Amino acid sequence: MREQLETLTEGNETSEGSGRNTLRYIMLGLLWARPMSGYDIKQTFERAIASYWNAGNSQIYTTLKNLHKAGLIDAEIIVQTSRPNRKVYRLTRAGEEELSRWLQEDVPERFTKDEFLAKLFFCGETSDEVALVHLRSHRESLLKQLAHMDWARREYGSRPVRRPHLLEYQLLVREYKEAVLKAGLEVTENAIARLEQRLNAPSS
Amino acid sequence: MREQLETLTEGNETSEGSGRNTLRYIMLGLLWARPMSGYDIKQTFERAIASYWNAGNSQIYTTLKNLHKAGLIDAEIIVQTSRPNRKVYRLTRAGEEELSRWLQEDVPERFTKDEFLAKLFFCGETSDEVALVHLRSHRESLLKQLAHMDWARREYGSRPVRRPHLLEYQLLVREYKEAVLKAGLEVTENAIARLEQRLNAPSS
DNA sequence: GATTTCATGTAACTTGTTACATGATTGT
DNA sequence: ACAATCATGTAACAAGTTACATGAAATC
Repeated sequence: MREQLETLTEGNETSEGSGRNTLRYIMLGLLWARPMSGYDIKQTFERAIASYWNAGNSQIYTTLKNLHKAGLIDAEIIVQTSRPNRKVYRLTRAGEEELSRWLQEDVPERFTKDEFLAKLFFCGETSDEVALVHLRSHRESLLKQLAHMDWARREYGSRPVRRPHLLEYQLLVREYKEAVLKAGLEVTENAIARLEQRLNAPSS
Repeated sequence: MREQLETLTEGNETSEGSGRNTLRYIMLGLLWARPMSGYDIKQTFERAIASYWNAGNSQIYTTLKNLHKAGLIDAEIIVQTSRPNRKVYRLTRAGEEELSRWLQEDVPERFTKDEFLAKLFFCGETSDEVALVHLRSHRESLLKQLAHMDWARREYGSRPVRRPHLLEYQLLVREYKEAVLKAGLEVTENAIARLEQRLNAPSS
């Protein structure tokens, strides 16, 4: 049914096997904007991206090595005296092309995973009290995420930008995420209120 | 604050290493409600859970084997003549206890991953036209998910239920998911409108 | 004196995805 | 004839997580 084209003509330097490699492309996207070290990348994740994608240091550093091996980024060691040396990476021409290809590629419809909803789904199998605990701590989590977005906006959102066109879409993503968090918060708060009323009411 | 009871008396048959094992618990939760085969479980995912958690057949069948080996579920083969035989699993006492433990356990704050937002974030590095394509197909995807929820509600939402208490939380999860999808849809549609206007307008 | 920040990584493991494999029956 | 439904799996690989390791400088 499905022909085996991938084994034929391609020299496959990029080793595009299966898998989506989203992290690789995010990192290429970040390095396109400016050269960075693994440490810088991790920080950018925390500041701006963590709410819809994140990666640990280990993944970041191994991915940087892979990208380098694949010829998509160049490395340069910045010697520092009173700090550990930095390894700063920048996109190569091939890297730019890969990134541009990915940006134009369709996003497949993929499910998101949400452990909170998964657990809530089964809360009928335990008690309302347990459900209430989960809902309350989820509310705290949502509020914390919203506060973090506010903080990031104040701290990093309004300073002069190298590439103003980038900012527009970054703001859109923020707007999206914020709307989604607020919608979730509203449902959560309503559910908490209902449960509290039921648990406090002199039961029938 | 939180005592470390788990390290004391437990002989840890369940081999709780690292990892969250969310899929295992979801499957325990499903089997608590009624005995099911791997096939049934897959269908339940598609119908009711896929929008915030999903798993392929391969993962489902291997997880069933693991749960069985761990003594959390029992297996029974139902011989069928005009169909392949079914292997129906049901929770053991140990399985019920595991599930109950998980339900009471806190949900850690974990990031969600969203490839659409990740790509959108970098759309300033390509053209508005490309971004518009992504936004439009995301809109279609959201509408499809909302339509699927409607379909599931009509098809499976209103028939008599074995355990009515379960339903309440399942409806809450649905309400949550629906609110979140709608909030995303609104932002998406606004962004599409803005972009369309800009691209059609005789530029300044 | 303790903690945080800067800075880079390795090893071991778990989880998730894709592709492949099989095969009868029922509906269009 | 063709596709879909029922039904269960294996193998190979990619991606993600946790734990561990190091070590100087700055801040509290």
